[in-house]
Amino acid sequence: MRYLDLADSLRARIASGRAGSAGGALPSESELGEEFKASRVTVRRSLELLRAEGLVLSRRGAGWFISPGTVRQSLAKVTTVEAALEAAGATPRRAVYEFSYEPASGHVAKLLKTRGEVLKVGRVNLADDHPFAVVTVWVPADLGRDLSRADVEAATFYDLLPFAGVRFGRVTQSIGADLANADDAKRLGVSKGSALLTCRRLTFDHDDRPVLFADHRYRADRTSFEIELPSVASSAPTKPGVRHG
Amino acid sequence: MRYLDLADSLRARIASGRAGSAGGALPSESELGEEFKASRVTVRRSLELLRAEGLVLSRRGAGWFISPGTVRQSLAKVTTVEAALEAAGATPRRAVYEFSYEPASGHVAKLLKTRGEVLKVGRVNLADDHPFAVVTVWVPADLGRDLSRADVEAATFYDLLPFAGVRFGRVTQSIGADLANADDAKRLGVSKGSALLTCRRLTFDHDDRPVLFADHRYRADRTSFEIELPSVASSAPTKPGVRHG
DNA sequence: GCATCGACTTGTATGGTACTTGTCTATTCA
DNA sequence: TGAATAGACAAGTACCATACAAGTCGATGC
Repeated sequence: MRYLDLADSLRARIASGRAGSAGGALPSESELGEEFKASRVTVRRSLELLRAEGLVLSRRGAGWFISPGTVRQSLAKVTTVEAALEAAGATPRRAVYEFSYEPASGHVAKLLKTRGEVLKVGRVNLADDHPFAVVTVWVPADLGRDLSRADVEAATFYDLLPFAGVRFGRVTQSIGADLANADDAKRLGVSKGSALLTCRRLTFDHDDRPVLFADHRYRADRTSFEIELPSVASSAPTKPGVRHG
Repeated sequence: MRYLDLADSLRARIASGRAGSAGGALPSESELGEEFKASRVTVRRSLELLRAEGLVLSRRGAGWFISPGTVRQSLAKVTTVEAALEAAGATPRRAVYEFSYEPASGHVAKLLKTRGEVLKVGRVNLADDHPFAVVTVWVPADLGRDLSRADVEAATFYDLLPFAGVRFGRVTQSIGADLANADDAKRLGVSKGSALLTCRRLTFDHDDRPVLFADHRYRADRTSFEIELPSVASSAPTKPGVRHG
């Protein structure tokens, strides 16, 4: 699909700031068409895609402009899997198989920095009734006090916790791979020993206190993480990105 | 049964993310027929099998697409492995086991947008003499013309290609998981069927032309991607969801 | 300052071409 | 008999080329 490729190029160009002239104006549709060797209709189609994403806007007779305020947020935007699913047009569903309060132990206690009780929720995420992830979530008990089993089945913790007064801050994720154990296999409808993509996510609140720890185990045949970088930093000082050993 | 084998091939291809171009589009039935030397009817039969499994869907007149049920979550920045290793203080080494020029085929041809020759390099990446990744890299032949086997063993393509006049632009990555096959196992020193973390990276130059495609397969027990995100986008103000069903 | 003009822009619509899926039928091969 | 092949047609999509209305913006002349 030509217009999708074109939208990618434009998105990258906008994100890296080399969009066009001052004032955030993009080249005209005709100019873009010449440059990318595409017709104006196709250029328009991709621009309208970007407009739907809130990245650009147009003024009739004037031109296209990169949307003010949200300049390069699109790349840094975090989407939950649920959101990604809805954006893709699928119907997400959650099936809770565990809902219990228990004392924090081991690495959960360490990550959430508490020795008190935590609410532990185990559930299977489905897209159009096909299971694609087993998710286990831990939250400090005082934050989960008002949550029912039906609540966590109907909504995500990102939707629920704000009602408990939580304002979300930074997030750290760790992505890895693992093999499906017997439980995973049964819940995901795959055979034991098949490949899983794992994601451990620790979410902090606005005051940088850990409030949510989630362990995701995705079917590798149905899941991938997409990353777009505006440009390669040529041997720039990098944050530690890969654990080794 | 020809169509069952074909379905297997397609399933593997979809799972490993090298399905097709933007938007998750697969090659057309005719193209697949040519590639696998099967008639269109046979190709269709296997595709319909995959559709029954919920893996793909078709739009009449448009083509076949991998189902949105296969989640793709977009993430923010991650760093390259080589850079992260050096930052961690390990001594990186590369052992080249394949170095050949060959005509671009299949998904490589599509991604690099060329039907001409490509330089294909297969190598094992080691940290302190312990193998941790099998990496396969493809570059258009004209860019790799001046590279020797010793070159690619001594340096990364990100260091080498600028000498060929390449200025790097955006990068797209796709992270997934897979099982180690016999070759992987031997090269990484793990047993066949153990978990691998995979990363497929397509690098563009400054003019947004694809110049480098790399396929990384990491030992899952030694590698994970660490990602830090500034903050979570608070739950979107429930847009009117366009549901196409 | 003010109106006007012209070259530009987006918004919208049309016809045409090449390609795709969906669905047939007839045929070959084991 | 069943599975694969070969070919043909309808219906639908993506894209291109073109055209025209409507809006913007700056230069020009008064």
